[in-house]
Amino acid sequence: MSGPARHASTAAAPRADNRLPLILDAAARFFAEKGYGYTSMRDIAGAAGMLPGSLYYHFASKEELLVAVYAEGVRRIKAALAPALAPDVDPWQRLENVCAAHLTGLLEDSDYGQVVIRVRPDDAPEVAERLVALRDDYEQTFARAIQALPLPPRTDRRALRLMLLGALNWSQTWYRSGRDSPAVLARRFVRLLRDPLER
Amino acid sequence: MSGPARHASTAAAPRADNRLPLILDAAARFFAEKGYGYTSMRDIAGAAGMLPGSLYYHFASKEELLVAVYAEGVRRIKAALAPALAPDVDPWQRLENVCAAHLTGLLEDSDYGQVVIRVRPDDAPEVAERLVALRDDYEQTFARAIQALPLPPRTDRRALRLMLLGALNWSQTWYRSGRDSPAVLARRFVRLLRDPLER
DNA sequence: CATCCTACCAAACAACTGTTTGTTTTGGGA
DNA sequence: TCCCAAAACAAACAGTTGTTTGGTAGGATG
Repeated sequence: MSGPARHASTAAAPRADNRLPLILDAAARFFAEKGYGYTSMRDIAGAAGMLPGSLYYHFASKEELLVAVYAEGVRRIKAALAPALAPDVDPWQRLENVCAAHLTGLLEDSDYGQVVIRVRPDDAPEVAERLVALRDDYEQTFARAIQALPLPPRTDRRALRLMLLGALNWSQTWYRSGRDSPAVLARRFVRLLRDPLER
Repeated sequence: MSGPARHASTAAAPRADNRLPLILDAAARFFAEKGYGYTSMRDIAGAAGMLPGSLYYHFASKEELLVAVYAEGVRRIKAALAPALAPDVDPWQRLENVCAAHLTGLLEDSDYGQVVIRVRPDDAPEVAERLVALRDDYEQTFARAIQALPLPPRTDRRALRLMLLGALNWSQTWYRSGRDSPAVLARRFVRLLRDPLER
């Protein structure tokens, strides 16, 4: 899964000057900024300082490269979410932390997280199921975070999750760096849910 | 803006067997289902029963075709929103109506509305500003609908708009026809905002 | 009926796409 | 030092992309 694409059987040691991380970084940057379909293998290869054909030593196809970036993206957002899940003081503070962590990993931390949200699984039909699985994996983490919250008994937690995740993910559309920080936005959104709009 | 691409000066009458609406419908369908970049002019031409080159009699470029679909999409969602803005009984009912209308136009009514939400303006750099303008035009309609709501004095209406629009628009990702209707979803989301999560 | 212009067809263009194939360089273990 | 596999180069492949150009059927109009 993570080693060279073709020499899996011989189990040889990788070299130190391996440029694979460079490839992944470049791919993540382009996928996040231009989208999957609008990024060519030549774009990625050029940014990594190599020829387009050389990418195929590391990945069997463009779609496989996307899977690798996607997986790394999920790994990073999950990692960013972990500390927010620690048994905190206030459950509302915990929800706010979860949202803030999600937003940070989504908007500022790296390109990897943005890829997970921006790129649609259907864009790579051959590996779509794997991408969906990766995304679900993360969303279940998010779901458990909400499940653990002590909310009023009649609360529709599924609707809450969909609403919150939607509002957060859509922020990728209008968010501009330098203005309100992810933490501020998270607090603002949670406040809207917490404080009743009806008196 | 809406007539033939090249013969704008001569101002001639269009013919009855004009297949332009067929083109627009086909383009809207493909743009909504596959996305802008993943749709080829051949796809659209084929679905409209004509050759790819023939599209260029009606539109100067693929991007101009997108603008036309986009504009029609905005027109339709705005039209769907209009009745919901009428001075209704309850302001909360009005907000719910607005959300339901938005969701309906977005998820079920037609492909045109989906294009406005799905296709990113950056995907067509040459006409990106015009697309943004069209989208803003609609979102201001939505904003005014929220502005008119009698809410508690300290309510952050901007955050409310961003949160609600985000949650609604993101539903395009997880919505499956035949399950909960747009109206039900709208009610559920508005309830979450209306009823306090904290007792 | 003759004409004109709308609305299309037919065929090609250059540029770009993901990918393959054969060859070469080069670092690390023996 | 030798040597092999890792990792890259160099160059092409077939297919697709948006678009252009020249020609033409056929409704509408006088």
